[in-house]
Amino acid sequence: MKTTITDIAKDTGLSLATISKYLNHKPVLPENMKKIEESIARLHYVPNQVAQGLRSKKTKTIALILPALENCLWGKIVNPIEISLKSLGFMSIVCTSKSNEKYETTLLNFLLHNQVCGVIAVDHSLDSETICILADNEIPVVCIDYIPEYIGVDTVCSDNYQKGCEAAQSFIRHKHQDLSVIGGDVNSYSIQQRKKGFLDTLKNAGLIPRSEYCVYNVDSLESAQESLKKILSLEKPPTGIVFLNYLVSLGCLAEIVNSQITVPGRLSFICFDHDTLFDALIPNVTAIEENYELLGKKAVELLIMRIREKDEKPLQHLHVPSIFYDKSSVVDVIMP
Amino acid sequence: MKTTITDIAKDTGLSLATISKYLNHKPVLPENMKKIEESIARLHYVPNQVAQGLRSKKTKTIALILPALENCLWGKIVNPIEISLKSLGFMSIVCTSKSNEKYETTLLNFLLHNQVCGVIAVDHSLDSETICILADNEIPVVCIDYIPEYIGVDTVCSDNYQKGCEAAQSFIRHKHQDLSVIGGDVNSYSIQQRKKGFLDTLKNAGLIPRSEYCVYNVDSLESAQESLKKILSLEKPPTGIVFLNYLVSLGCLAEIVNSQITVPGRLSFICFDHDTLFDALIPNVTAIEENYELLGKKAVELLIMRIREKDEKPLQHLHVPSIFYDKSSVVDVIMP
DNA sequence: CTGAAAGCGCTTACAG
DNA sequence: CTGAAAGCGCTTACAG
Repeated sequence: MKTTITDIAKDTGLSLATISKYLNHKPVLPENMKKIEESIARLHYVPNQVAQGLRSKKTKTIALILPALENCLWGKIVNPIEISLKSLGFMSIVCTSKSNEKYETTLLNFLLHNQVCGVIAVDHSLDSETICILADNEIPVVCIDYIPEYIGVDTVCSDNYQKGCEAAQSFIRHKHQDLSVIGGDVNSYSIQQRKKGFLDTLKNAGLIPRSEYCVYNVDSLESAQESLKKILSLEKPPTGIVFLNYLVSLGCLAEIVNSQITVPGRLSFICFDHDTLFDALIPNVTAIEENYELLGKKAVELLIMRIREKDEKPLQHLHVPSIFYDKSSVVDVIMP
Repeated sequence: MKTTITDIAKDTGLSLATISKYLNHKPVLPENMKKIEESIARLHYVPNQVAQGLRSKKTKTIALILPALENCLWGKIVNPIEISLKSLGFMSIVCTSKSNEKYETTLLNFLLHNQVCGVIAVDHSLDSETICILADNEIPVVCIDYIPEYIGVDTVCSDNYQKGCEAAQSFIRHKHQDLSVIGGDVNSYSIQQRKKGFLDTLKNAGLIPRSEYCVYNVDSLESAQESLKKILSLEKPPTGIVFLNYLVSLGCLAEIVNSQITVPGRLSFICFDHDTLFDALIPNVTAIEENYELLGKKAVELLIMRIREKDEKPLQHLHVPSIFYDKSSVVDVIMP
């Protein structure tokens, strides 16, 4: 049989309440503390989190919700979040919300009912409606890299707008005038921001890209390749391209390698998101990578703060700088 | 306030026990059934799984353990498993075991204490010791694609040995004589089996590969590229290569594209594992892909069977055929 | 088939 | 600081 708090009470001669207090870091006489610790060690007692959860109506596990686990970069954020949570005595579980049809409802039911004391939702993984219901049930939610329509939650986002601007500036600095944009789902907040920063900056420099240079809602490697191929086969192709997200960056890098475009020279480009795979394909790609460690750490801090302090501290909307790897895939344009 | 079983009892005039019976699919008079259903719908009652778990000592959630979520292909198995479980009324959570140092202990404590009624462990995600402890606590475990030293668990594996043989046969059929193997961690059960099948078949054909053609324990894209480069720069390079796992396949494909080796002709190859990315890099790669749908489905069936029937049905060790995409990266060798 | 009562392992006021 | 008692929401024998 598993040892319970009752066993520890009997073993030490103390009451259940005292053991419980010890477990919850409330004041206990030093001598009793010692007794309890010895007993716990001897009997290998581990608190039953289910019972704790039932009674106290809160558990020590938080759910990390990702949209899906295939073809997405978000796996990279799991580890940093787990590490942060662990250091604070919390456990994490990973759930996916968008990989199955209608799964979000099942997920919601699971999240309610005290299975979980907080939620970190990444990149549109939860609808605004779901977040509302969680909030109504006093389960704090922190969103990473998106701002749900229901804005009553803390958020942590990368400085995507800013990095969009920097990408544009980089091209401008290298004298590019004909610039192109390829990106995924424009409903994605991060893609929106990157795009806006890029285009705003170009506009200010009087360099609005032609419409045939801009492709959005690219949702597969294959269509990324197609889009790039099409743009490069225009009569007057652009000299620089920004890829707004992971899947597009990857597909286009593959296309660049395949079509044996010599970089640098014929085409300059900047990738949003990054993976070791990029380096395997093309050395020294200029890329902008989100700071997963910091995103995760900040999200966890916010969440735990909400869980511990129920007081109404004003909502936080943090920005975390991404990392601009200014390598060598952007070079001076060769003037005709 | 959330509605509880007590609310339903009051609302219907029935006892707690009767409601509970209804919820657990035990016989209830049709008229009462109707009353209960109406009441549940009206009051939006959803059973509290924490309380159910505490009392019955079993929950309806199972844990899917992956070694990690970065640089691994196992994200692909999450979705099929979630779908299967959902159809049986179970919920799944994904946990990673190897991404953090010493995380496995924390994970074990979480899995015990009735948070979870069963575990699916993929590809060495749990040590034999951990599996033992779970078994001692009557939490059934099913392993996918590995056989732990503690063999008291059901397993579902791809037919890796068989596919290793088929890969070799494919080269032999195309008259290759100088064959090479590049693979990852040889402690991995699937890599071991693939390797063994491949080498056994070559041996039977009198085609034992030279030792300088065989590289194992390759653990990064970069070292995969290095290994391939080295092998191809030998005085007499092999005419065919098998890549034993995802990371190696990917790294080597990148290297092949980069070094502009013209396929087919100069080099034939077969990849174990597959991803749309492969096609983006090189069209029509001959690849062997595990059947994630079937692996997941079988694992879930076994697990639920163990959860429901406590009787000692003999241990099951199932094999699931992988899919051999016999495309065109293996061609007849050009005789000198 | 139904219901009253006990109990899962823990936490929480409430006295002392 | 400590302890007795009640209770979290549900399930489980046990009578009827």
